[in-house]
Amino acid sequence: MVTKTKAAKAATLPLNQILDGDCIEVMNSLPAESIDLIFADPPYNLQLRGDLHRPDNSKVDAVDNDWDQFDSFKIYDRFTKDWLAAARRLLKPNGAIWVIGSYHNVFRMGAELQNQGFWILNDVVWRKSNPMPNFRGKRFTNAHETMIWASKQEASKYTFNYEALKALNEGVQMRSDWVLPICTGHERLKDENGDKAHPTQKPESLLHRVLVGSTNPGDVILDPFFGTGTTGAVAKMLGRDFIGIEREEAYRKVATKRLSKIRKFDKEALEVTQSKRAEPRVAFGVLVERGMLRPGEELWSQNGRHKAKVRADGTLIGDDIKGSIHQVGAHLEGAPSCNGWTYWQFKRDGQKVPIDLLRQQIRAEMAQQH
Amino acid sequence: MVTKTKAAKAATLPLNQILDGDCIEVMNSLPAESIDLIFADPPYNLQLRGDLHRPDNSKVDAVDNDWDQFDSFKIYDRFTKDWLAAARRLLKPNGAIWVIGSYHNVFRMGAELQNQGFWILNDVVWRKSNPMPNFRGKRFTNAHETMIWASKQEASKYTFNYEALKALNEGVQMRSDWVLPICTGHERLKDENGDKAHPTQKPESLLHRVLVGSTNPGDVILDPFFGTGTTGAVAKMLGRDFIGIEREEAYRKVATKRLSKIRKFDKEALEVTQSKRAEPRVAFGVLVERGMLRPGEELWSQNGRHKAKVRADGTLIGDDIKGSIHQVGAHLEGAPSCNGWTYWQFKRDGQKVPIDLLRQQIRAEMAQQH
DNA sequence: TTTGCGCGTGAATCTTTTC
DNA sequence: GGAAAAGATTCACGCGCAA
Repeated sequence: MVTKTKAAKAATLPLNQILDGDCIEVMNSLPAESIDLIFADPPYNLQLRGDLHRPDNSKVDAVDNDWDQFDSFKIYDRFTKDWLAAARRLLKPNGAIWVIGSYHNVFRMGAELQNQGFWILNDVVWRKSNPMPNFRGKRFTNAHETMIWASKQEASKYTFNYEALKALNEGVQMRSDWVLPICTGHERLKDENGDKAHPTQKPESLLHRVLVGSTNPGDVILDPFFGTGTTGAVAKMLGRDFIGIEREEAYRKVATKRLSKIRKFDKEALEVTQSKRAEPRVAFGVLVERGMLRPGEELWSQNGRHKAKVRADGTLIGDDIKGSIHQVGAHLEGAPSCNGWTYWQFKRDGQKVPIDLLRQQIRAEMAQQH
Repeated sequence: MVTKTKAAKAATLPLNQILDGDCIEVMNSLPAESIDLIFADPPYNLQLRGDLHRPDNSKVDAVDNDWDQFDSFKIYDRFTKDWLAAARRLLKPNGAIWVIGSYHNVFRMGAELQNQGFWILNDVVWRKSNPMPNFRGKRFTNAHETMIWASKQEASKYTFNYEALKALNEGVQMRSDWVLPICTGHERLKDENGDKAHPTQKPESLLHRVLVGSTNPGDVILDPFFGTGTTGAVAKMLGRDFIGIEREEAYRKVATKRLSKIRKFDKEALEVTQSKRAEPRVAFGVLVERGMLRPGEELWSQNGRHKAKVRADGTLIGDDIKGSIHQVGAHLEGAPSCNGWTYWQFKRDGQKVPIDLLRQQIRAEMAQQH
């Protein structure tokens, strides 16, 4: 394979720059088959109705930017089709793309990727360790976003740094679900007023894993929805070249300043990646879901004086009380608190056994995975 | 709302049966708006090939030389469109659907759900605690599947047992990512040869969470791709009615045997933690009528910063405002809304107590009368 | 200097009933 | 059917400040 020198590459490509303009037009102005990897975080087309307030009455600062508004699925689909086609033309034959989205748009992107002949390699779930809760209690906490990783075509010999990712993951093969915190604190860029500079800034840890896994040093990475430049920042740290496209002046300005401060091989993002692990917490309800205890089954207190029945939602019902294993135990003992795991016992083969034994079984299973 | 009796329901619907045949034809033979929830795990191995028609209605031959990737998408989309339309017709106005799939098919299903007017409520990731590793080291371990939960239409008042799921999850609201093991061991059904009876048998724990969360006892649940009947088994345990459709004789046989052994849990165990919304309404004025609070008595805000006087008609009067407990609270806090029941406190024996306590007393009395 | 508490906030398709 | 009122509802963190 012929590898262009850095100088030859720079002659034809505007490397390590942020290009101003509409992403489709700008992409169409770049040479075909020149890009190794594309990372794209397009508008999600959220369809928000009224305002939303937290239970403490504070107002949620929603994504209500003009750039996220589309009048119909048809118009959004047209947009998706056009930018994906432009992106595909730019990819080298062995190139690949990552797109990220939520249920509002990701199904439409995924279907269009397939329609255009991209070859899906994985869908990868970013499980947020600290998502915004569902304030009204009407749905599940929206705790993840979905990324799709696809090569340009089925025959592409795409880059996958299996061993590097395995090393990042404490020696175990990297899975399709990644637990990472959202972008907050010092990493979150602010504007002159101290407000967030961009409503949807992605964490560097996410891009770190994407770029370590699917590019090599010297590769050219294109981000057609550059925003405040997380892709460029991580690419620079990791010794990759980037091209950003962004049509909003304010975002370009923030990104330019950010990039000027980045040094290659900055280790900070990496440390975040590894230190944030989801602690395995075992809910009593899991024992019921998994059939280790059955709804209707009786539990006895350690002292043998009380009993209670298991319900389908993982609560207990006693003579005059319903609630969690801890609440019911405390109530029956007239105590301010109670550790239900050690208090309650179930019967197996005529023997009474603490339910904590079942929790230990689940924890052992979970531990096997690391 | 008119609720059909069990007998009336059974007269029109083939409850708790496995129907033989093509799922679309069978669904079209059932009465419209008769189903509360649909759970669908459609096939996505493109072996549908031999049983499907092209959009122009020509039959696809099993050894079709013209067959390519794009033909297969078209045919799969046609199939998806048809079964989803049939499913939507069957749903009651407040009904909902769950579909499950992997990146091979879930994007196409999600887009078609949106196209048909279903309203996506969440995408939920089933994170497998024990997935099959990726042996070739060329991709990420495929460690999850995606479910989409959608109501029939945007206006549907879908069922969501928020408190029950919260209880199941140790008192923290349930997230969109569920960690559950795959179906193995005794739960995994075997055929006469000791081989697995079905290639993609879903774990009962998954259906347990789906059905506890989005149905009530007595609801009718349809599974158009019944397989070995996990949906039916869990529905039966949980005191729900099911209808299964399965065209493979071998699967129907295994499922029938499986279902015959299932026992419903105790009625008591099936009652789950209820939300406050399910409680009967009590007007604040009732507390005054009953003499639990006296006209002229003072109430204090939870934060101690404000006070107001009770009036004989069950309204409050503050320094510069009169109105309901909610209106006065909201005004004093400068908030868009306020739950007066938890905001206001009254004095008894020198202690400040939330007025919600009085409401609970009344509700308890009301419950006793039934 | 350390610990703890209060406050702010994050890609959100986030209510139900009565008049 | 539309407007208004009633009433239900949050988790994980980072930061600043007080003790």
